[in-house]
Order: sequence, then C-alpha cells, then structure tokens
Amino acid sequence: MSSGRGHHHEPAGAWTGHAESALRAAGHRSGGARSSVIAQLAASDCCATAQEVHDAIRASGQRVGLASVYRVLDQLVAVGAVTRVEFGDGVSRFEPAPPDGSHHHHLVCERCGVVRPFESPELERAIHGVGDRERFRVETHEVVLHGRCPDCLPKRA
Amino acid sequence: MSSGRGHHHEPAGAWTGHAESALRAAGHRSGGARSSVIAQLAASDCCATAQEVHDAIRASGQRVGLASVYRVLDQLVAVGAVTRVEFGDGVSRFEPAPPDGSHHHHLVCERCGVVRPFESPELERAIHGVGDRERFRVETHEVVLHGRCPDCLPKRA
DNA sequence: GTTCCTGCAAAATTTTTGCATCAGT
DNA sequence: ACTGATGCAAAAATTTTGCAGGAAC
Repeated sequence: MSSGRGHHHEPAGAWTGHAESALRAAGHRSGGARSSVIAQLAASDCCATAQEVHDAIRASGQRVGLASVYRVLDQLVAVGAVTRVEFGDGVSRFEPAPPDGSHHHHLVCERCGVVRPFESPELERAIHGVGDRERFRVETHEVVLHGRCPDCLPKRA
Repeated sequence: MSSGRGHHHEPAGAWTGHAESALRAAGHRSGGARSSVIAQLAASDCCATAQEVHDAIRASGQRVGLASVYRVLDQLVAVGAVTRVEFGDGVSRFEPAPPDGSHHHHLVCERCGVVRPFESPELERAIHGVGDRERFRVETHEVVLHGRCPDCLPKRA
C-alpha cells in the first residue's frame, strides 16, 4: 500500500480532482475527512465498504470518524462521483466512478470471496437496449455475477 | 388477496411445490411459518422484503415471528428456490426462483420507487459470455437498472 | 463572522441468535 | 421420543442522526 501505481490506466489521479470539483460544485466545503475518504477511494483498485475505508484511513494515522466516512460517501454518491454496489451480504460497497463514464461490474467468488471487476461492451449494449424497449430512462445500473473464481474451481485431471 | 390469479403464466402453483420439495430434500421439516412464507412469496408478483412478507402474513391473520420469516427465507435461498436481490437501499428483497431456471431482472424508479421486472435473452447471453471469457463459473447473477419509469419521465410538449 | 464540516456518542434499522416450547417425522 | 421448527425477546451489525467545537469560505 502506497501511492496508486496504475494497474491498467490509472484514472485515480484524475478522479481525485473530479470528485473534489463535483463536491465543490454541489456547494460542499472541503475538509479533512473528505480529503481522506477521497484519497483512500482513489488508492483502492476496486470497491470497498465504509468500514474498510475507515480502517484504511485510521491505519494511515489519521483520526476520522466512521460517521464522517458515511457522510462523505453519501455526498460522493449523490454527485455521481462514486458508485454504490451491493453484493447481497447486506453491506454497501463504494468505488470511484471515472469521469469519462466508463465503468465495470463485478464477479464475486462465493467460496473465497474474491471480487474481480470486468468490463463488457456487449453487456452494456444489452442494458441500453432494455432501457429503450421498456421505455425506462436508465441512469445507473449494476451487474453482479456470483460463482466460482478459477482458483476455487474444481480443477479436473 | 386470494389465490394466485396469474398475471402472465403463473408459475406460482408449480413453484410452491418445488420450494417444498427442495426444502424437504435438504432435510428440513414442514411447519406453519414455512408454509406461510412460501404461500406469501408465491402470491407476490415480484420481490418483497422480509418485513413485507411478514406484514402480509400477519395481515392474513396468522401469527408468525419475523425471525422465522428470515429463517425460512435463508433456507429457501440456500436451496436455490428463492433469489435474494438488493437495490442499494440496504434492505434485502426475496422472490421465487422458478424451477425451470427462467428469471428476470429489475428496473427501479429512483423517483417513485416502483419496481418492474424485465427479461432479456440478449442480456443473459452477454453475461454468459463474460463468464466464459473471465474463466469464472457464474452460478447466479443480478442486474439492477436504476432510473426513471415512464410515469416519472418529464413528458415534453 | 457565519455556515458547514467533523468526531464522538447515541439512536434507528435490519438481521441474527438464544432459549423455552411446540410440532413433524 | 427425538429432533428440528417456531415465537418472542435480546443481541449484533450496519447506517443514520444529534450535538458541541472547529475549520472553511
């Protein structure tokens, strides 16, 4: 854990600025808790729970209240800079929403719990088609695939 | 409220038996709470929260504990007779999983809260493709589309 | 200087668990 | 009869709210 050495195309740096701008545009003030949450989200590769964000911030030596983490996350979701995801375990997870509109979905291994992001233009097209057909203006969407990751797959012969 | 007059192709009756069988096969005993929960789920067109299921059962005059509703729902999810869905509001919803493997997903209106189910073979194909490509054995999946339903869409001119 | 953000503690929700009792097999 | 199911109450876990003090604008 350190700075964000990008795995693919590191939108982290850009996202941080985007998030700050979006909050300021919505009339919110800057503050310590806010900076910490944004920095932590930018550093994480994928989604994290409020508790995980909080723990990571505390681990870095900063004193931030869990309630403030929730408040900042709510603001970020409200301005569209963060996406809320739920995997069915009753806990909300949060991840940066890149300003370019690109996004991914998640594969969750039911055995080891690993979460892996994936992208699929085909899937996005299908979803867009559903919105048109149902005359529903789709603003956001989440796809969660549950199953077995390669490591937890019973490898045969 | 009465028996299940099917809206489309009423899998309700068939599902009730399927659910009972699946639970028995898993070694569970029959009981009052269980029958009530299954009957209530079969009667509902789409997903319902544990609290809603409980309220509906009480409204029908039966005395069932909320904890029992949760317990039965957990058993049903475990044997695959019920699907758990989360829309991002921190509450789990449950709905019958037809024995024929068919299933739908959900459109949720962010304004009026209405939930509408939809089906899309194209979407299912795309998801299947993702599993293959990612070498992930997808066992279940959920798709939730958030946006505006026709009634809440700003109708122009 | 005013307003909003922040941390802590308390409250509110949703879900789970303990336990005595009752029902199913 | 034995074992699991059930209802109620209490507990646990997650998220929200109240409030006093401090920072941002």
